[in-house]
Amino acid sequence: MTTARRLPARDRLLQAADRVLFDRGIRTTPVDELLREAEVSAATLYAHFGSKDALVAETLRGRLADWRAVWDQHIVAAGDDMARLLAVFDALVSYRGDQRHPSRWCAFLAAATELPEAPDEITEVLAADTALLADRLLHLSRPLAGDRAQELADEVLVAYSGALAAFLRGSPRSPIEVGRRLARSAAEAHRRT
Amino acid sequence: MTTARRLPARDRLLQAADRVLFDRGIRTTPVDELLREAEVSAATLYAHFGSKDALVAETLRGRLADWRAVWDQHIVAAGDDMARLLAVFDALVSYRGDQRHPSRWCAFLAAATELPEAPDEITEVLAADTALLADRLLHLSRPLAGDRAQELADEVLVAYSGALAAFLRGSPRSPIEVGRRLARSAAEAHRRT
DNA sequence: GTCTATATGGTGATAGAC
DNA sequence: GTCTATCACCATATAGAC
Repeated sequence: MTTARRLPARDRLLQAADRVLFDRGIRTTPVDELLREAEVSAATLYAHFGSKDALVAETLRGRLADWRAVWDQHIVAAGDDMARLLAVFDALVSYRGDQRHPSRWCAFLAAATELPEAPDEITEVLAADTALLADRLLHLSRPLAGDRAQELADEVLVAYSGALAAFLRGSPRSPIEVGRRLARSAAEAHRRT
Repeated sequence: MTTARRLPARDRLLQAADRVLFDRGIRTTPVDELLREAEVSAATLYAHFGSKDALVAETLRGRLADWRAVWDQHIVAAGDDMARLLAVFDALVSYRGDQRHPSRWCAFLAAATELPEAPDEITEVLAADTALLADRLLHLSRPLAGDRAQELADEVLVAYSGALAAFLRGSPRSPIEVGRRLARSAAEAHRRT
């Protein structure tokens, strides 16, 4: 049996932030609560990160890396062009099922809304998430929609973003399935034309 | 020429809140800024509304009423069943074009994200907006999708929410048009089946 | 060198005194 | 309507513990 070793303060802070911030709210979670969760003192947080915003930014960068990896796996596992395009929705199911990254809806969009005047560092992570989505969806749309790949990619991005926003509404009940149906209809409409 | 009459303090506050809160951010806008914009003192705000949250709630109720009215007009003006279903997107274009209600994306969803622990009063306005959307979209889906009206209504709600969330991302460029295309493909897919 | 504890200044929301 | 007080939260500084 492996001895459970206590992580360094920096890692405990990142884990606590990831566990709490996007589930309970970035701004509604006081720094003191993160400190208590991580069992770390205020001085340590500010020594390592410099600000709450910087801790948020670092946590978001970690989430983006994990999200990219999960999506990768689902694209590789998909059997045909349509499945590869729709893999983004299966990846979302997997990602949201991961206990390490709880989230009320979307960490990146939440940061953009809750921290509109935040340092560029934070804006840049949402921009990177959006660029990842836009680039990959365009690439995956090509075999299905040819010249109209950009239109299809835009449609899937909106369906994906809509599924996330629907979690915030609490309606419809299974937003990811609904998003997938929207994306499939859009893809089929392009294929037919 | 009509004499420009100064509105009562309560109305000046509501207008200032509507102009500023959802554009610059609900929490990032300090009460002091609203007071300056409205040319009102703090005591007046707390006498009329009791709290910043209550002012936010009242502003949201006003927005919901206006949104409902705009959507009404676009449904009435539509020529056939498909146009009536898609009227929600034209209404969104109109509503967002109205100078009185500037918004980075969606006032109701923004309130839910920025104020997750807010009094029920605020949660209830988002619930009312969602119920309005769900009920009307279900009704408007019936002639196009029959027994499958619920599925189509869910799809249009996600497409609509996705268009709003896309404003936050800054991508795609014309989210409302993309949302409308998604909704149309979904409706046609149901009609064909 | 990494971390803790404690004291302190700044700002925003709110309430009450004048 | 102004001014002041209170409270919560972000941030920094200092001094000391492992």
